[in-house]
Amino acid sequence: MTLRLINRGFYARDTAAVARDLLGKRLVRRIGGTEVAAMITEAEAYKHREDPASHAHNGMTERNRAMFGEVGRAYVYFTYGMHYCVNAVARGGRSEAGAVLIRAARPLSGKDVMIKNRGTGDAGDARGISDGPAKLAQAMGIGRRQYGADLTRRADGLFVTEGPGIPDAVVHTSTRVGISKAVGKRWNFSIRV
DNA sequence: AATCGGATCGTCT
DNA sequence: GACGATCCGATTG
Repeated sequence: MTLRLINRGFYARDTAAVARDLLGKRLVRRIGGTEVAAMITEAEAYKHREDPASHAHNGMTERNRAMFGEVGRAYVYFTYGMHYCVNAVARGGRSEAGAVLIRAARPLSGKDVMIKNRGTGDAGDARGISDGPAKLAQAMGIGRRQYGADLTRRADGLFVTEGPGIPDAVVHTSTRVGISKAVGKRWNFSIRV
């Protein structure tokens, strides 16, 4: 079964809506011959001026410029001196910047590669290898070189494909994780795996 | 089970 | 010069 790529129009909508709809989709990473895939289970939205918690809140800088660029591309950032995290650039209406942080995903294929990429001794539990934004990025071999990767094409080795539809009844809406500003906005979406 | 501190450095003030 | 859109191992209860 060939899984269709998600087209760019999908990302040209309200960032929170995109975060919600990214649940169930497949994040795929092709490294050489092997393909690593995981189903997105948690994602959260970050917007622009109206969102003090967003990297884009204070305007465009060298780091966050992807958030202002073409939707459907990857915004990868480095933080805490040791971690990378992946976002899908998304915004709708007249918004100038926005991205969806992919916080967790359920491993589907290439689990052995993911475990190897992680390096830590969590070989036993297939779930724990990608249940956090930095763990996911590390497991899927995502770093600086994926900054700006086009998620709507296979060419850059990092893309998003169709997945099972997730009914509203199963989606849990919550507050965002790890932030200290705009704490009240409920832009975190997840499904229990 | 819950909490705490250390790791570690790019980015912005 | 301070502080993270985090993770992990150790410690405590």
